[in-house]
Amino acid sequence: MPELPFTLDQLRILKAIAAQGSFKKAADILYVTQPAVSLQIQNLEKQLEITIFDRGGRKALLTEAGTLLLEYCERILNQCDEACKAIEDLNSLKGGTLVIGASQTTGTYLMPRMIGLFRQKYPEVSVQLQVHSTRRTGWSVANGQIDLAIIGGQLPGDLENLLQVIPYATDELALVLPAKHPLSNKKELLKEDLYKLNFVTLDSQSTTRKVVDKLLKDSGLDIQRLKIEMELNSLEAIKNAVQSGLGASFLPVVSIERELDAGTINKVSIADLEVKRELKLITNPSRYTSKASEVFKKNILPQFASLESPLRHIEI
Amino acid sequence: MPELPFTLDQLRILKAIAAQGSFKKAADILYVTQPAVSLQIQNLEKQLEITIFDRGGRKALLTEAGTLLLEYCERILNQCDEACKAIEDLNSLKGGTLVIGASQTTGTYLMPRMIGLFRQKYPEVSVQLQVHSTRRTGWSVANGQIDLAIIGGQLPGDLENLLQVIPYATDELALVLPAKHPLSNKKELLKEDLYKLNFVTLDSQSTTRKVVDKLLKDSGLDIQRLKIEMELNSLEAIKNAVQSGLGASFLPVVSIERELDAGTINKVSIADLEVKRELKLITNPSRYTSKASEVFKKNILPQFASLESPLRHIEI
DNA sequence: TATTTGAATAACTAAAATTTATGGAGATTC
DNA sequence: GAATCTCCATAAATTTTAGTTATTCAAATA
Repeated sequence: MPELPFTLDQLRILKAIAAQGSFKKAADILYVTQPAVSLQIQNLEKQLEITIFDRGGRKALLTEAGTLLLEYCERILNQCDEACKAIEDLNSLKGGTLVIGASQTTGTYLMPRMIGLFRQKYPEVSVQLQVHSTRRTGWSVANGQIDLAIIGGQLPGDLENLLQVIPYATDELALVLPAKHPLSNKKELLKEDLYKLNFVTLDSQSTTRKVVDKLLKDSGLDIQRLKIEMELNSLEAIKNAVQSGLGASFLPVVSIERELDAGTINKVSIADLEVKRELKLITNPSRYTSKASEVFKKNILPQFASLESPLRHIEI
Repeated sequence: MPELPFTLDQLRILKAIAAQGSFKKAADILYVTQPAVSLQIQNLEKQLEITIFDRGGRKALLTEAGTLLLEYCERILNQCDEACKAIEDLNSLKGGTLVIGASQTTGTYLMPRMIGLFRQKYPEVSVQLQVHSTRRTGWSVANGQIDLAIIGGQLPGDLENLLQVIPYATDELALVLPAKHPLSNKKELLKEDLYKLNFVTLDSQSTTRKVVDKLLKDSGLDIQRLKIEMELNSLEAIKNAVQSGLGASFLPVVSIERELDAGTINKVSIADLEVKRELKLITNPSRYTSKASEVFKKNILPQFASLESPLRHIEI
């Protein structure tokens, strides 16, 4: 090893002697014996080819070279202390960045609340939320750009194996109708009733739309026969459209809590049909997990998870 | 020992890995084996309770904590390098201060030339010249305020034992007369001729004056009978007085070289009387000797020493 | 002069880093 | 897609380094 001419311990000893004015006192405050101190200083002097202390008199006095070295010594040790503090802060979540990925729905309605809770507990950790498609989010988690993400759609097969996918919550996609719609006060609709409705939907590329289409098809409905009034690319826009009486839609319940409370939208169930999807937590097990990420997973997510979620019971 | 959470070697390894992107390459550069690098990083990670490198992919990538640590790491190592350079400079006489003591005469006529030569060789060492009485110079050497000094007088007894005193050169105190003085073209004066002269002398406290008085008295002269025209406290003033024809004086030859060449002053020898004193080099053997001081003693002083000086022959 | 105090030294012990040798996991090559 | 290559981790043994106890030495104090 192409050696450095000194060690941090030697610098610490140097500093202590300079402060105490004595090898013995320095040894005492460093909790070592006096010879240990003597030897280390001798090594230091040998390696730097200088004399550091004048051991003549009552006190150990710094020579010119010693004074020079002490200046650097103090700077170096201060930097070390700072480094330690910074690392401690990072460990105790007083710093760092947590990057969270989410799809449109969770990113808009779920994440803000979660992140709010997290930031309340750990205000010094900055959190970044990236809302992307399921596919892109998956890739970002895979290559470490995102620490953890919640997705509602299906991952491409290769990613599915690479990443850790944990069922997190069930998101109901409820059929919602304008408050004044003739069918909106019925207790339960029949599947066939859907053909009578005009739909306002997300555009056909969106994950949520795909999920809904698939579920309806799987339940035996002919989705070609469903009348689509218009396709919009924003849940908020759809909500407004529904509230304005333009049509019906399948929307995540998390996105319409306020409207249901206000009664401006009605949610109607359908016989023999549950439009639900699994929200899944994805992480990259082969990558470094930051403390912030761990804490978010362990402490924040479970509070918002549905009862069946493994996160409720399992230590992750 | 209340330990530091890392060593400089660990930081060096961290830096190398970050630069090379690989444990193995870092090991090669540092001339150690790969396991040594791995283990040190593992220790570092354990002690700081962080993960520093992401060993997943092709390259070893820094984690967030690793990036943070690296910043401090570079700063710390830079400071270390600087410290080394500063010490090297000091060792190779590219810095530091040399404090030289001298009495009036040597300080005025000898030292400037010596220091000039020294500064020519080692321009980065700053030199400080302190002109004081022999006694005060002795004390300053004793307590380390002066690295080395040349004195012409006698040290107090206690200091004489404490310090190292090396005969350095012989300083002739020549009798000088105004160029136009009636006796000035005589080859040699008799002691009795001195009673006919008017003297311009240094004040009676000065070392040189004391030395001259003692030597004259020792040679059998009655110094009370010598006529003293005036006492001045500066050799230059005396020289001017002599040149102006105000009287004679005993002056160190080193101080009148130019005037002798110019013929404005005549130097006259006296039968059976040599007014000479030993110039002595004094140092403090129980104190740290700076490189600059060593070099001055070994390389500069001998060039100005008289032939009999031990400095010519003896390794100090 | 005797005593005390602080630092140096020596011999021994404990701890730490380094090496050699080996195993495993992910890329690379044919 | 099996074989190979690279790179990192691990284990055991070795060397190096740091630390301790016991003692000596020198200077300062009383």
